[in-house]
Amino acid sequence: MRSYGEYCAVAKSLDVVGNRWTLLIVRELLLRGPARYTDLRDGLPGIATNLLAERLRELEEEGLVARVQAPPPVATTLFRLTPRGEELRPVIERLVLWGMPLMAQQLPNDAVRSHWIGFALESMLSDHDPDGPPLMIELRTGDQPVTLETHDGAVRARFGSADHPDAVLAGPPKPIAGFLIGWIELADAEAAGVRHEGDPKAFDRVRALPEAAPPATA
Amino acid sequence: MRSYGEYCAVAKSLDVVGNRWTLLIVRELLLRGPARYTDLRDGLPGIATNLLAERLRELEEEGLVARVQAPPPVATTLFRLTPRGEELRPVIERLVLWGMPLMAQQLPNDAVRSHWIGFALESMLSDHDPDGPPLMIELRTGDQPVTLETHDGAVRARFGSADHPDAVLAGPPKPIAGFLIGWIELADAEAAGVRHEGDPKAFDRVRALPEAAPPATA
DNA sequence: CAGCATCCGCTTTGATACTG
DNA sequence: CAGTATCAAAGCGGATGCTG
Repeated sequence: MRSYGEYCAVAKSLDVVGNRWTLLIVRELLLRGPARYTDLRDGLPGIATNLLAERLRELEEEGLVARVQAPPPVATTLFRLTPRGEELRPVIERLVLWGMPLMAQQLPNDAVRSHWIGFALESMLSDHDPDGPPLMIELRTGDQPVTLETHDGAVRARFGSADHPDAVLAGPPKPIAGFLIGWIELADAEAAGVRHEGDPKAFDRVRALPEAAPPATA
Repeated sequence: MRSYGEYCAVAKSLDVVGNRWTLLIVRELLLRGPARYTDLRDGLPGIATNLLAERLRELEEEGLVARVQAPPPVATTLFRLTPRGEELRPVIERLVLWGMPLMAQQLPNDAVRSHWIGFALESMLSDHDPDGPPLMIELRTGDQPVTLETHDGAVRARFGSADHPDAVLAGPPKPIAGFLIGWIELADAEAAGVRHEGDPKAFDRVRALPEAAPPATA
């Protein structure tokens, strides 16, 4: 991309990460940790494969991404964020907070990946009982299960299901997210096709307090 | 811009503000408050005028910017951020923090505007003596003077000079910013062409503590 | 199969000129 | 002052082909 040519911290940031797809690649690497090219492509539906390669090369030149060789059993190349790349996490978190109201409209062609939802919930939720026992909530939506876990008062998401989850939510992504964010109640989520298992009180421990819901669009 | 088509808060944010120039327009409106088309163009050197018009239209449609008629004496149209647009401030602040190390390299063709520097310093500095008397530091660099003022423990920047500033820094932008950020000492800044007036202790009240400086490039 | 590179048509951008 | 109009150049999306 062309430089903005401004002696300004915002402009210089965007010179590096303002390219199309670039911040979404960083998002994937923040979520997944070191990842293979193919996994990145799966997490970025719609990207042209040559663009992904080009962006990764740019990010490597800028010192945000490093290429590492995975140990023998797999023996493939992995892409991972450098510390400088990791420092973009607060930027992306703020973008998540700002963009959350936009999740009220799920367009017909929107791709769904469960780890995107889990990641957004990390930024939105917190553990109201930080000293309580560990809590695990499994979400089943999109492509594969994702599990929310409490950790030091915060909520972390990880790929995969839980062995003995305290509770499970399964169904379409919008009402699942909407319920945990506090836009709608459990009964509304059920009416929208969400099923749940386990103790509903588990949800209250991490759930955001119900507040002004964004317009119930689409 | 074409939508990413992902049901993800980051992607949906970027669908709205990920366009080229869009976040820089928001930056200008955050800095200036309600602004005229011409002032925006001056704060965005290099933007094509048709693009500025198009972006403003898009931002208006998205509900981030509103067009208002200025009162009779001037009677021109002003562009201002809506509350939803204002909510992008934390995003931009994080981008400032992340991008600040990049200010170590000032490219030969980089345009300079003093309010960009003032804005960046807002995010970087704080008042170490919040209960002390109001403090004003005038910066003379780039196109026009900008004044830093303490306010509730924070540092605010505003256009224009101060009537009776506690101190003044004049000269090239990089050493001025570098000194206040704590990358270099006052003596180094002077060696780089910075002149100062008033009590140097005024700087210590807001100056960031010297720490690891980024590579002294360009 | 993972990790690209090449080609091509379409869209977006940049630069400049012009207008109410 | 506040834009619109025009057009060349750059960037992107989609398809396909190549290589270890």
